Amino acid sequence: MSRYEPAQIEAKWQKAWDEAGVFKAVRDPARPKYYVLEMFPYPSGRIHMGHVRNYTMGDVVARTKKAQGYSVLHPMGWDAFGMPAENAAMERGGHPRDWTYGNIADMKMQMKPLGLSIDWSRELATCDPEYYGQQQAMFLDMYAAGLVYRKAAVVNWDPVDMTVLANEQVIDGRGWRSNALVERRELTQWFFRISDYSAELLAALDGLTEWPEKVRLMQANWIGQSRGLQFAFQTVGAPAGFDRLEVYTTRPDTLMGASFAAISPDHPLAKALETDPEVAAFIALCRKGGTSAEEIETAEKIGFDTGVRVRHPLDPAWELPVWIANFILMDYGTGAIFGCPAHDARDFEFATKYDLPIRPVFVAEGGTDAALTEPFVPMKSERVTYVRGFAGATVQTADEAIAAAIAHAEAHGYGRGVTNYRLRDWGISRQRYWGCPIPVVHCATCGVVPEKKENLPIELPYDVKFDVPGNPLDRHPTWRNCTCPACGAPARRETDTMDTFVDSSWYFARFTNPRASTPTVAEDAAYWMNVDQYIGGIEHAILHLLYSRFFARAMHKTGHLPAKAIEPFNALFTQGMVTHEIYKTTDANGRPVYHLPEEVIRTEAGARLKDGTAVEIIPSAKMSKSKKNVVDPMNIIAAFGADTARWFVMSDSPPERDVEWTAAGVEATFRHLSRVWALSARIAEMPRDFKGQGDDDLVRATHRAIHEVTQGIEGFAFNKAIAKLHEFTNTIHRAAASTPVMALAIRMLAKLMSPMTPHLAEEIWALHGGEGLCVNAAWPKADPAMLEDDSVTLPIQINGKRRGEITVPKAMAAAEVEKLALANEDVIKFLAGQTVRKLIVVPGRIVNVVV
RNA sequence: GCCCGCGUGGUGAAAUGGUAGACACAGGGGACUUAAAAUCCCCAGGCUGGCAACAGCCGUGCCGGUUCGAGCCCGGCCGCGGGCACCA
Repeated sequence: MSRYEPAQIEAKWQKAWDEAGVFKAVRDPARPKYYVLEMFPYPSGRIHMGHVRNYTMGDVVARTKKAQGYSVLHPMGWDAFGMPAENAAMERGGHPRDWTYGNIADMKMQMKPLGLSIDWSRELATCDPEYYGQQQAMFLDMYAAGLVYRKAAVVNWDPVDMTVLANEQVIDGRGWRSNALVERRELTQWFFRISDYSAELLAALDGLTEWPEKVRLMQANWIGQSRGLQFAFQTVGAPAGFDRLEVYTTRPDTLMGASFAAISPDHPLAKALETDPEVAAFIALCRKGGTSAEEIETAEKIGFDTGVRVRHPLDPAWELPVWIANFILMDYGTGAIFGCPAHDARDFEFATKYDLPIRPVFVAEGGTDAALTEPFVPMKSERVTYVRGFAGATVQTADEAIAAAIAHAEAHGYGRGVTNYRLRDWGISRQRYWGCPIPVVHCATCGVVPEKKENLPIELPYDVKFDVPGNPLDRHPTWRNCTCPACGAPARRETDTMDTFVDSSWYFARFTNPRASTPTVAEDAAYWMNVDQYIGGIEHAILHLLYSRFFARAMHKTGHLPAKAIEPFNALFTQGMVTHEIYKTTDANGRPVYHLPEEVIRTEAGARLKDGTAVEIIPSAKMSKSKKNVVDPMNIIAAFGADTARWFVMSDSPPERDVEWTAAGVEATFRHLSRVWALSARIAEMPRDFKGQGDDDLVRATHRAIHEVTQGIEGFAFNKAIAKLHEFTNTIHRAAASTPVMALAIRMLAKLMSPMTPHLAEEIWALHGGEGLCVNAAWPKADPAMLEDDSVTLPIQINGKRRGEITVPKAMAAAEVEKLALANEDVIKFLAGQTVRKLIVVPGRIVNVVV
């Protein structure tokens, strides 16, 4: 008997699939289509176990759907723009384009041996001018449709390198290279009007029934719809033009507990007061640090009393101070609030720090109006007693009180109910080279002018250098020079490039016809859209998936997608991450340095580098390029074959959960596949006319396996499908049935395994006389009659504890079951004569005796 | 700080509110072998008692609740992870 040698059989069958063109996606109106897509990778140059897990999941779905008769689209591409290419150019020299395309070639070479059922003829990279030129065309259409505009927005500014930093490049408030303290600085930037779609993007979440509930919840919270009151304070002592201060509050019921008003450092009133050097100094202090919400919200809360006062809307004699506070965001509401310290943790902290009054508005139902030592913030659905209410009942919930307060304000004309959203417009400007150029020009006479479509693509120049920080497009000697599309005068090209999230917001649509000379082609988009199953990491739950939902709407509005595709992903599955230890040392300046697993030598005493340096181990963290805790699957494929790697990543852990990569178990997978191989060979050698025993049992087991494995795959429970395949393998192994029954069982085992281990499946399929290629064979259907058992074993509980069991015909009436249960020896023993108070019989499930 | 998850044997895990630990890994015992590897067979949550078959009790991060019955539902904690708009 020959050995299981994956290196031979895998290459053989991959060639056979290629020659038969089995994975080519064909628009076939006669068949239902199925579009399965995994989130495309960033071309880092090396695939890791996370990729293998992600693509194998998609491949299992694609191969199963193909066998079930669908016309399948399963493409692959590269999310190829982004910072790492520029960083590589800065660190090692070379060019981002060469680095990126080199990485793509390397990664493709590593992916091919996995035997994925991908239509490689549709491959694309977002850095191909063929791709980003179409993206520029859509930008122009969106500009014409009023979905694009410019405004000032803050960026992280490194004052030493004189460059904009990504949040990732700001470490503890300092630039990662210069170590300079980062500041927030305003620049004019390009934006997409995603906030116009806030209400629609929120409402449409309800229709995404095949998305994980947690993702829908995260998106809903991100969009952040709130109902509140907007009103204006009359100001006292404010500069000219600021006699009113508009504020927005979600808690108008706490108006009588107001003790101050606060404005953002970016508020127009704050800017107007900046003539005062003290105010200017305070605002400068607020601008220190990065732009990330995490940094802003965890920063110490500081404030400055402007001296301006406002009149309380319900009592003009009551004046409140106006403070500038660093935690008020200009982007949300009106950039101004009133603070009610008694019922808000942040306001409480602020009031305590600056000695502002803290007056309760409501107390616990039946409680007393006493001084607070901590903020009182019950659920809004809880009934409380309003001691300083002004609208609605004395005892009511906050929800009721808020509605009453809005009604009161509208009736008395001092404010109005407003629905607000937290979602901000999407800033797409990046002051970087390696991205899609924004196709507009700046003309001295015409201003900002969109490029003409016939001039697209606006290609990135190749002759750039990364020897100094900043955007090479900005200092390129000639690239910026162009003529104004409107007046023909000399003009300047926009040097900002697009956020890479734009690239990934429509690649799924481009895959429906990746070579077209328009962004999409109507017939292809109509046939292939939507993506039936999208698979990717939970880390994309908010930004990528929300931007894509917006972009699909924008594409529909500009005529690039049909109406049915405005929600582009019918079903979403978020796989868990592959985690791994991180290996860290520290450089001479005390900065962390990370090391690849293969650079680290692990012993029982600890971990060291080859030169003996001790390595700190940080357990179980997300695999990331920057932390270098990635595992190279190529070694596993070389040693054990792709089928082993594929089977291993699908077994054991449920696909939605994180899995900690460990080398242990891969060998066990290989041994299991070898056993299947040997079992297949043994059956092939059985005499054709061998009459065995238990034919009927094995046939039934085969049908049960078909049923259970299919359920496992269709329910995204690949680990359970594999457990059932283990059981079925053991059953065949132990069986001594007649040759044709054994051969059928092993052939069905091969077909059921084929989504996970397609090469081994082909080999077994061919050996046992399967017709054609296994990959083209129809998915088997279980005969329901073969799945029925005529008897069932019921556990008997006494007071919820299992005390015995009975086996009864499946259809037995509950009354009969009761009698049998009470006559059971164990039951009689445990009851010991006690009276039965209640008897619960759940047919086919359980009997519970209550005494 | 805010939003969202997750937590079950030595390990990965399974379990429409109904027999907790299927299926595997690591481990132990045995067969085969001069020996080892490979292969095959068997055992296996913890504690207590028993030579044993077995019996009893405990057990799903912690505390409380709902229920005839809770790993699963509800409330409150603890720990770990993801996201927080310029990482992709």
